Amino acid sequence: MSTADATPRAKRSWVQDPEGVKEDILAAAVVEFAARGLSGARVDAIAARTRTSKRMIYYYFGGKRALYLRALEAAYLRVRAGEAALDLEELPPEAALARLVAFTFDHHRSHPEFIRMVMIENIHNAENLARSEVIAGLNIAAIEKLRDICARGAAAGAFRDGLDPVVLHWQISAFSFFNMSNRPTFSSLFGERLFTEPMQSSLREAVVETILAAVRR
Amino acid sequence: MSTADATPRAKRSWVQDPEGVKEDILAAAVVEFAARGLSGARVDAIAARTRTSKRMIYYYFGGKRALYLRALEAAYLRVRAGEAALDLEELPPEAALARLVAFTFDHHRSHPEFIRMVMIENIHNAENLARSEVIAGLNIAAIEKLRDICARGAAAGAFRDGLDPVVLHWQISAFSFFNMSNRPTFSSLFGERLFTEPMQSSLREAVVETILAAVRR
Amino acid sequence: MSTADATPRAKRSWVQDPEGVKEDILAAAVVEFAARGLSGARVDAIAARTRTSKRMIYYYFGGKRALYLRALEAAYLRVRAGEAALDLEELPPEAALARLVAFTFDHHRSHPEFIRMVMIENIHNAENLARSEVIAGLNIAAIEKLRDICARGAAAGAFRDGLDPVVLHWQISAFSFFNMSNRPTFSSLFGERLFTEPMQSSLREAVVETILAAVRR
Amino acid sequence: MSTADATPRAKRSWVQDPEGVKEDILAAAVVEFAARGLSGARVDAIAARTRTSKRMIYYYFGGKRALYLRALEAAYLRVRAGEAALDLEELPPEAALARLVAFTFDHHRSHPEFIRMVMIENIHNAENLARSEVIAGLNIAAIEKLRDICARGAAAGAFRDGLDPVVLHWQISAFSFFNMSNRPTFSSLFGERLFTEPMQSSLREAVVETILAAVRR
DNA sequence: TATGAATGAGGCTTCATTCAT
DNA sequence: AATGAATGAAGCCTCATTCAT
Repeated sequence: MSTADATPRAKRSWVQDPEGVKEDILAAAVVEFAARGLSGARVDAIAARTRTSKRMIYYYFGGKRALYLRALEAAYLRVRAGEAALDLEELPPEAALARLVAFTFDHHRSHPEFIRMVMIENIHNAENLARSEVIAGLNIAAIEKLRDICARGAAAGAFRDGLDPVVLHWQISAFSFFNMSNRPTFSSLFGERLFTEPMQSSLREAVVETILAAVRR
Repeated sequence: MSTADATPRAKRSWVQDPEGVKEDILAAAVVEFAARGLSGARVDAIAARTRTSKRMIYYYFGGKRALYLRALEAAYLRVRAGEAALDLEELPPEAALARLVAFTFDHHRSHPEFIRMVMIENIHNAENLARSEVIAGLNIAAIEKLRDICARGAAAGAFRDGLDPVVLHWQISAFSFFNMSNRPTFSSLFGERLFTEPMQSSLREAVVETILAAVRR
Repeated sequence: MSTADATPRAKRSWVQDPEGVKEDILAAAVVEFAARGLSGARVDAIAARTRTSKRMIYYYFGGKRALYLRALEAAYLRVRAGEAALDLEELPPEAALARLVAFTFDHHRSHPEFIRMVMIENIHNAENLARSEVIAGLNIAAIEKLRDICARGAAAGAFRDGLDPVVLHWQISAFSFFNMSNRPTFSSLFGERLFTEPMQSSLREAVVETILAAVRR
Repeated sequence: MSTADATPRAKRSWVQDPEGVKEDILAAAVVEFAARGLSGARVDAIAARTRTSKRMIYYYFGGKRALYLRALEAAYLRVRAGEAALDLEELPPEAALARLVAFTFDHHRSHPEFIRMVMIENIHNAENLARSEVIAGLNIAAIEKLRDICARGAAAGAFRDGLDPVVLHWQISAFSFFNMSNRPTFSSLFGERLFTEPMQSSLREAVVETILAAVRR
């Protein structure tokens, strides 16, 4: 809440704060789009999650589609920002990779709305992602981090030579993403067991082990 | 064509073939739902892919939601039917597992509409899947197949004891599913390179190796 | 009214009469578009002039713009149909031309909604007219009629040689059209006098005389 | 530019010049209204053609409708001002009339936005024109000019007695106005031929001849 | 004198579904 | 078993205008 006004949701209580309004709308949009997809989301529903009116969505974002794109970007930005904090350069390569994998696994778990936005974008064949000028740059950093670890590992004789950081990223993502994206169908078919806390811990360990085994000489 | 009528696509040429009409609608529905999702799919668009009219969708299936459920079931049935042909019992456990993993990887690749239906169902939190009485049974067989391989492998001293076939299924699926489901965003961000034929072959080998490494004693 | 039903405007009283519904909508559309222009017309207002609902406009015509085009075509068709009845071939050329001019002047006067549709279309730079495949053919007949009169007049020695029927049409139309199209501003500036019945009669005579004077040898 | 500010188009470069702002808005309004009509014009579009903001339109003119009225007046004022320069008193009546007709024909051709404003006003039944206190006076002068020519012509025995200057104005206007107002539909139906430069010259001559023939004794 | 931010009302269109035979 | 016609509800978006400084 931007004010300590005694009357919550008071009309015009936060007027003249364009940035605040925009952020408010964007947050609501991420929630609604993540919950219902691009076609399933309702502009009215987004507005209802907002402290402003539907009209402002058009005023600031232009339309549903444009808002979706901004929401997608926001989801990516938020997630990649969280990844930046990892200090891996200090660690020896194997420990660095282990830490990165475990972190990625957990990071996906704690950002379900990002997972859902990516799922939705995949349903739409990444047409919107391709149109975004913001996102492209974000993902290069993720690969560079891996490339550095691989190089250090190879130099130290711990890792195989010629590892492809994109393949490695694909492998780590496959586990981490699938764990979240397919949980509904998986647990519907095979029970919730794999998604209890102990099993998730054990899965994370297994994933770390699997990835490490894949890079060792 | 379901009739031997001399005039192809003649109006009413296949009247009086209820099963044919239903199958025609179902096939169109799978295509449309897979392409656009549950909310994105249009009943009109499904009808347009059909040799009948929109009215028949309601006549035979009752409504959009019910049709979606039937389309989801159809997608599962078609895919699981393809899996049944695999004869793994004759092979030694390690070879059996290798073959199963490679097959699963390829099988996912050749059934993109199944992948998309599952993605869509996950977006909808598997609410429809849970409602289906048809699908549950199908997946137990998949697990049983793995359980048998694990048991034979453990008995032969090749595999570790206490392997969890559901975890194994989770791992195999993660690679095979993610490879298809996230291809649009992944290639939008990192290029199409991983999805060329040679790279896909090499990924499949890596996946087989990874899974085998994970089960070996 | 299409029925003698005791309850006028009864719901569904004329159901299952697609042609009737279409004509009803089209008639309402001509009235509304002629009254308010393309942007000024309201789909709701058209629907209100109808015995059906707004929804049917989209069912049968697709949208506002498409309906406008059909209304424009309808206006042209109705007017040109009225012109066809004139039998000019039997009359000597001068009398034929006199009759055609007088008729045209009056015909414009009795079809104000046609005048307004053409005015509106001119405001829109005839973009919709150009798109119509129906209208083009209608106007050739009007020119041919004039061409025949000119030829007969020239042969008889009554008219000048080399008269251009399109120019003649332009002159006749200028008077007849302007008389209707600019009546509001003209009478606002110079009074209603010219639009009283006697003055209109006298104007018509003057126009006939003017055109005849222009073609005489 | 209305200021000598060194930075052209600099923000706020002409602040404190209310008259300049108003003229800027008015010019933009004429363009937009002439192009799209009263309902079709967008206040936003007018603002976009302006060096100020939409807000100023309301600040200086009150609203869309009031601005339209001012734009209509501006169009009339500009056109009538151009006519005042004609010195006809020195010429003998026939030459004066010939010159007036030819000038009117050309004058209409060179003021398309005036033509369009009048067309639009006619679509709106001259409701706004009637409300204007500015325009009425302008047109009396036009009639007086004709009345003088008629009187001189009659006195000289060249023209018929009792000519009605309003009718004469109506005839001259019909040709000159129709030539511009209906060009889009006319050329869409009959080709652009009549609107080429040579044909327009020849039409102008024909119009002069026609009018002169109509007034001669 | 000037202005960026905000908005209620209403516009056009689409959707899944039912009616009536 | 089959179907053309019809529709209420709701969706997205645009418009001229006012607020608050």
